Amino acid sequence: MEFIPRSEEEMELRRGAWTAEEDLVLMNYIALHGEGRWSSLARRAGLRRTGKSCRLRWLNYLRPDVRRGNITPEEQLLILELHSRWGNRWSKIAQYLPGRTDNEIKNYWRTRVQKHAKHLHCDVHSKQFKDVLRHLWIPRLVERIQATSGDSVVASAGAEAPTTCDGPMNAIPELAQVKMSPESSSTGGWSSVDSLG
DNA sequence: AAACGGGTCAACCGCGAGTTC
DNA sequence: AGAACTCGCGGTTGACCCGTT
Repeated sequence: MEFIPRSEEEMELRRGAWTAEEDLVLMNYIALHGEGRWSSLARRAGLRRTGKSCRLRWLNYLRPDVRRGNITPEEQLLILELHSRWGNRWSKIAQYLPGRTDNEIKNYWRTRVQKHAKHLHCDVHSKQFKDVLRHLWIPRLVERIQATSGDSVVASAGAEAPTTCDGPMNAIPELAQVKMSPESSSTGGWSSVDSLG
């Protein structure tokens, strides 16, 4: 079932929010032909969208394994740790959070983390803010994780490859050091940290 | 009930890297 | 070799939602 655009109108590209019908067309096409080669996929599927738009819609929304909303404390901890290591390498960070997209992680960082940096009147890249993360935010997250799952988190400090689905904390062996460092006991004083979840 | 403001998130844009011809 | 095309990434925007006044 191939769609060859004939008129100017048919070739005009759509933009903005995707409709349920468009989603269905894209999902059906990918189910039959697989993903990739997005520009020709868009044409052949009969979608008046750019290949870019189709790729984004599939990766961030329609993919069967995509998870949205409710970023867990474990995932937050992992994001903070990985971001401190790699900076704004969202797609790389996303590789360690199965089902999460780079877009969602980026949004989380901008709406939650940057917001708190702003409230503290410092830059997210400043030493001051990094200290706050290490000494306040991360210990709070660790406490929350331990409170909800006993000590299993700390005990899980084994090495696992990225994309493991047993929980994101398994992905980075060194994370155990962050979680278990003596200095990580809470010093309190930054009450807004509690609202980050 | 309406207006307003802030937060969230889906989607677009620009650019650089990689690939194909 | 290099032009044209495609893909993927990170930054940004804008629409929508929800709480507050």
